[in-house]
Parts: sequence; C-alpha cells; structure tokens
Amino acid sequence: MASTLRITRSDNRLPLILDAAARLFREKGYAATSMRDIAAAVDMLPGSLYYHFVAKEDLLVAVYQEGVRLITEKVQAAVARHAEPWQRLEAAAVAHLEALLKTGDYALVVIRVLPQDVPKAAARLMKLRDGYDRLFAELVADLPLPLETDRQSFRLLLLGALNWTQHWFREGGRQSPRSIARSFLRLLREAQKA
Amino acid sequence: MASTLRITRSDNRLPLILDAAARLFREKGYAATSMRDIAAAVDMLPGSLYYHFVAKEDLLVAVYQEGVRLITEKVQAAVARHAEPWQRLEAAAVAHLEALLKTGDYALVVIRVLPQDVPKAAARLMKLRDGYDRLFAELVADLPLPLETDRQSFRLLLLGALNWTQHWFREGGRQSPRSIARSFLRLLREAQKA
DNA sequence: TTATAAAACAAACAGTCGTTTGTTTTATAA
DNA sequence: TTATAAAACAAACGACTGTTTGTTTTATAA
Repeated sequence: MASTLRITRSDNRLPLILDAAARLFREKGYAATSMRDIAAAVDMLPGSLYYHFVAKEDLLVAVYQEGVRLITEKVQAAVARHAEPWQRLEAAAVAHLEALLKTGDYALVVIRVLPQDVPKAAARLMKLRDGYDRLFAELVADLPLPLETDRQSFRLLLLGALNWTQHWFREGGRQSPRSIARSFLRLLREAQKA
Repeated sequence: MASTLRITRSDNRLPLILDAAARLFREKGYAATSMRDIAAAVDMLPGSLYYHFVAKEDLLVAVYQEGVRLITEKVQAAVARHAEPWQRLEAAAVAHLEALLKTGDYALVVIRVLPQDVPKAAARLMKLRDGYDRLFAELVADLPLPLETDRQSFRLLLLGALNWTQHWFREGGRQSPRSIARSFLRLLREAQKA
C-alpha cells in the first residue's frame, strides 16, 4: 500500500537504501550481500535499516518490485509505438534487453536472484515475475505464425536467450543490447515466414 | 594432477563429499551452502573436509570440473553418432539438456553458480566453461547457413535458451528435455533453410 | 517555540561462518 | 604383528551474520 512508502520527511533515505541494495544484490547476489554491506554503502548503521524493513528478504522484495515495475513500464511504452505484431515483439525484446543491460541494477536483480534461493520470499518473488511473463505471452500470441508452431516454446526460447545475455554481455563490446535483441529476432523470424 | 586424487583407501569418502556438495550447491547455491551443511550430509565433522580440500572454493572447483567433464563426455558421444551438421547440433542440444535436467547436480552447478560470485575461484571456473563453449562453436561453424547469418549470435541464442530452461523446467511436466531441445532447434532451423 | 513523530544512532544479542590445531582411529603393507 | 600414513574426530578460533533494544537526533506542524 502507498501509505507505508509515503515520503514524510525531506531527507528520507529509503530510495538511497533501495539503490544500494539493488546494486549490491546485482553485483554479489543476495546471500553474499550482508545488511552491513548495504548500511555501509549508504553510510548508516546496520540496525537503522530495520526502521524501513522488517527483514532482509523484504528489502529484496522491494527491489524486485521496483525492478519489475521499471522493466514493465519500458516494454509497454516501446510496444505501444508499433502496430505490426513482429515489430511489437522486436520493440519489446529491445526494451527488455536495454532495461536489463543498460538501466541495470533493479531490473537485473529480477532475473539474477532466483526465487528458490530465498525461501521466505519465494512466493512473493514468483508472483511478481509471472505478471511480467504474461506480457510476452500476449505478444507472441499475436504473431502470424504457421499453425504447427509451438508458441510457448517460441516464447521460452526468446526470453531464455535474452535473459542469459547477462552472463556474457560486456559493456563496450562490439554488440549493443539493441543489436543483440535484433539479431535474435531475425534468426527466429526468418524461420516462420514461409 | 592425478596423484592428489588417487584413491589410497577403500573407504575413501571423497566421492561422497563431492556428491553432497554438488547436490547442495545446486539446491541452495554456493554462498548459501555452508561447509557444515556438506559435512552433515555425509555424516562428518566440518573440519574433516579440510583433509580433502584446502578451502571451500576448491570444493566448488572440483564439482565444476566433474560437471564439465560429464556434460562434455555426453555431448561428444551424442555428436559422434551423426554426420549431417544439423543432426549433429540437434544431438548435442539434446545431450546438453538431458545432462542438465536429468543427470542433474554436477552439470547444473556449472550453469547455476556464476564465476563472478566466487571471486577467488572465478578464473578457474571460467577456464573450465570456455573449453566447453568451444564444442558448440565448432558445431555451429559446420552448419550450412546463409552467408549473412551471424553464427556467434546463433550459438548464443541457442545455448542461452537451453541454459535458461533450468529456471522453468519441471520434472514430470508435459515436455521432456529431449522434446524441448528439439522444439528449439526446429524453431531455429526452419529460418535458415531458404 | 514547543510538541510530536520520523529517522537515525549505539550497543549488543545469539547464532553461524570458514578454518585451524592437536589427537585419535583405521586400513594397509611390511 | 607391527609400523605407517590416510582419514577422520574433537574442540575451538576470530570474524561475521541478521536482528533487537533503548536512546538520541532531527524535521515538521501547531
């Protein structure tokens, strides 16, 4: 609910805490990041974090939530700029990858920290993920594909490849997030034309 | 070297330790698995593990090594049964996915634990991975593809999608590792025929 | 200017972490 | 049967973990 997050003081540092947590969770993973790491990053004492969050997992859930919100927002905006189904999917793929590899932190935590790794928050994390997945399912449903094409496999193939880029993408390399997304879609699209 | 791993006593429990470590690293991740967890799983005292391994990271490297060995072995055997480039790649994809999702544990640790998450072992882990990657690079190089096709993107698309299956695959579901691999390859292959 | 509540500090809690050290058990080879 | 080395035990080390408690600072609204 909004009331728990309402800003009631001008120097509220909750956003800073979230930023630091997102960065550290992305860099080191959830388990390897301590509350003291996060506190130190925002120049606070460890105990002070518990004024804002009941437990460490809640901090992760908050970061996750913001990550899903950010990436959903970008993808929806990109999709809305096109009408043709293949163009809409390409726009979504590009936005997805740019949110992941350029915007960074928040969005990357969502695909890097596995729900199963944080049992106490797993259910909440998966719920947040599922909402986003539906977005791509709809885009794939609209594609003019041959009847025999398995649309679920198509979606899982594309999203899996996109999400896996986090493991090999290097900033400043010869490929940009945009060009990677387009390459992937070209490889998939040609096959479905006939 | 072989001498450090030579079995010198019939009740040497080193293999049991590796099995337990592989299972726990896969289930909970590296950071969330303690040496005490592993020791308890094989009914040993924590300190006893240090007779076999100098440090926790070395245990991970050992598991990684075995994982790469296992999956390489299976993929090479599967590839050797075919001559036609597309069939060779499909056989490799099926073997890769079955090693990951059926054989389990060792192979899964390799794609689940990120080298960057274990700084002290990162270099060794990446080296082990790279050797395996080359296997697929060769298979893709042999494909009869149109000149303009980006073979590196092709490989990254396929391997990324295959590796990502760990996050959504459920044993006993309507799809088997084999059928998933074949679906993916069909989606990719059609596009390249013309 | 003063009351109030938000937001932080300061200090410690019990538990867990990876690891080390000295000792004992146990299988094997002479 | 005895010497030897492998493989384990037993116990503890200091550092670090998430978290709690009581107190103090600080911004804002009356």
